[in-house]
Amino acid sequence: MPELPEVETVCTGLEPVMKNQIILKAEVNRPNLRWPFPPNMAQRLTGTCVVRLWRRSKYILIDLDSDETLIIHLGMSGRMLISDVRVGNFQFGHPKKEKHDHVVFYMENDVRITFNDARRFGMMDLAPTPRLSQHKLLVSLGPEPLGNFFNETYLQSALTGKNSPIKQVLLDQRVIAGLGNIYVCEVLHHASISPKRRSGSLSKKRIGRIIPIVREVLSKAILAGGSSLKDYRQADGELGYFQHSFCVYGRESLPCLKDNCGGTIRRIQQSGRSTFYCPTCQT
DNA sequence: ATGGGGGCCTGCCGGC
DNA sequence: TGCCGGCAGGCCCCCA
Repeated sequence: MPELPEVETVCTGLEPVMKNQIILKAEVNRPNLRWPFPPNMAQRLTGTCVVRLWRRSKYILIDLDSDETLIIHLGMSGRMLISDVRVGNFQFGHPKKEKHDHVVFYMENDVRITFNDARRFGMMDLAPTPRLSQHKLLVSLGPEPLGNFFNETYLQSALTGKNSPIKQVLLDQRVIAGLGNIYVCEVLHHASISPKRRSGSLSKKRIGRIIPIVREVLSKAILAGGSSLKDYRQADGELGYFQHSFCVYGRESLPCLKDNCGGTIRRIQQSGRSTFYCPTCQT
């Protein structure tokens, strides 16, 4: 499910209930997700205090006062569910143990955070905070699309000489960290660039146009997530997914929404994944 | 070095 | 109603 905006929304939702709180207990209900959990994960988490909660690419990062950072990836189906004993709102959030509740954090403030992941493509690991950027999963990540290193100069050099379709390059986490299948489709549609277009064949001008579009598409999605979040007690306690409307993604055979285009959205396969685009206005 | 394809899992949906 | 194939928002790994 989650791409960068969803992960950002999850972090925003978790921060007020986890930050500066001690993890009284970590319940680990199975030995692994996609990979084995780190050795003694439950013990290493228990009794630590959450110092900072942040995001890099699609990874949720939870810095602990033990100088370790808990790295969480939601994979395709991972969700964070919040329930609050103080309000007795187990009727919201996560009333009782459900299928695929793999890890549960019992916080000092009586809030309970449950990591639920049906497909188990998610992952969790612990790494020493000072060496976090050297972690295997983080070390090769490209720049954050909302950060300053993602600029025209950078993208031009990243695309130059590449023969692969632009869709694949934008999905490559070493080039940009955090874009997934949905938002790449959306970005290319806004930029009127065909997903099949060879990266190296794009003009400087068109490459330059991609930068603000990436920022805009992601920021808008984050805003939508943030506003759907509000107070977790009002919501259903579920973090990691929110309803969002898309211009091309999932709109096969429907009319293109661009003014005066009149085209029809098509679905094709690229490297085994669905691409949605408008053959009329994306060239 | 790079690109393509397989694989990891479960759930859901549409068609028969 | 029930079964089956196809599909899913990610990412690593192996192979050519």
